[in-house]
Amino acid sequence: MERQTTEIRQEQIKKAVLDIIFTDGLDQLSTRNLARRVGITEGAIFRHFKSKRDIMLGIMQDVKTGLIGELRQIALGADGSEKRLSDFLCRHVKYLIENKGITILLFSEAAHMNDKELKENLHEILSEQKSLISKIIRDGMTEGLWNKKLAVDDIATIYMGIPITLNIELILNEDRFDMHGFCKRMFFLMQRMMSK
Amino acid sequence: MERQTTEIRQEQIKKAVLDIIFTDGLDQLSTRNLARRVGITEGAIFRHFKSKRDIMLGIMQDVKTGLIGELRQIALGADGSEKRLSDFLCRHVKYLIENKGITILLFSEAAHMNDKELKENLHEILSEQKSLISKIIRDGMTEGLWNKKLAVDDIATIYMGIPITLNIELILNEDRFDMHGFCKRMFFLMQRMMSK
DNA sequence: TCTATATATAATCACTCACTTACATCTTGT
DNA sequence: ACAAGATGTAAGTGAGTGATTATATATAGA
Repeated sequence: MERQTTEIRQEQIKKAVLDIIFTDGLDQLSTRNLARRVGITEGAIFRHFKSKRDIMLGIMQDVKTGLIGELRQIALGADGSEKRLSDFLCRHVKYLIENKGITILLFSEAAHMNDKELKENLHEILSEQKSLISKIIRDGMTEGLWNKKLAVDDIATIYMGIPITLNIELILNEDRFDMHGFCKRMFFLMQRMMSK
Repeated sequence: MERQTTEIRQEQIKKAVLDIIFTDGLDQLSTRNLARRVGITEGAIFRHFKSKRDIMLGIMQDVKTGLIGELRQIALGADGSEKRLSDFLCRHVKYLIENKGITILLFSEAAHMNDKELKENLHEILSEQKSLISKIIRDGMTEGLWNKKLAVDDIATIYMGIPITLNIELILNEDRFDMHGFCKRMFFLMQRMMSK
């Protein structure tokens, strides 16, 4: 195997984690299979990450700087709240489709939940999402777009179900799932829900 | 240990599975821990179930005859669709709170997904839920309660996110989560979403 | 060119897993 | 009372796990 820098290998390994999870399932995610997928041996994995756990933490970090970073930019941006909500949702959906293994990875950690740090990371990711979407909703209410009397937190809760349900549909229905215009359709319903 | 019938042990074992998942996490769900929780030895587990997989199938069967059976009764009942939707949602939420490990168990199987039968069971459970809720929505539209022009499937998708989000909040926020009147509040928003 | 360092390999570690076996003991029907 | 079947235990099995090691080799700087 040709030699690569640690940076490149780390990226390859993290990508392989998501690949394996989505195509073969979570229980195929051993360091052995991971090494085979990347095309190196098992020992080499531990040259680039000090443990399997560290790989997971690295991926979560990517979500924080990648997805959450972009969502934050949208949520805190200068556009009107209607456009921000739409952009937010569509960006969110796009990310999940492009990184199909992510949701499974995150929730499997929640499910196993013996690891404080991993659990906290997940909690941080989700509550950040929820607080960003709450901000957009509140802004929209202030702008007079949406009904001020509604419980922002409840609406945010409903929002949170959308990307999760999308991922479940992706896993279970494979290709049958109609994702064309999915975010627009969901946006439309969210808007009705909040209308005056 | 006092001797018990296979029927009683099977119930104890299935209950212990959900207990362990919710309190200790999925990776503590070994046959060793299962036996310890029930108060018998590991070998005894295999006297009452022929495999660990069979225990999971048994639990899924319970969901089908228990939860799904009740939801079906509500959905196909004689009440108006408004009441049926409310009852459906509240019954759904109540079941998840009383069987906190269920969702994790189901989705962990989806995530591992190497087992055709388990995966199909999950698919059946979820699509049955979705088709029942779709029926209620369609009925409500026919009754003139809700807007006929909306996409029933999209609304059902949003609905499906609610119980899942509830479970995630339960796991991550432990007791902080305000589940008082949760189903009523969600019902209220669903209704707004579908209003004319 | 030579040497120090980074990267890759293969064998192996201690451990846990689901499951099995051999055998003991309780319960029940006659 | 006693045989038969149901339920229990203790001690294993092989396979797979994450992680470590000694060793080999490629690369880059002097």
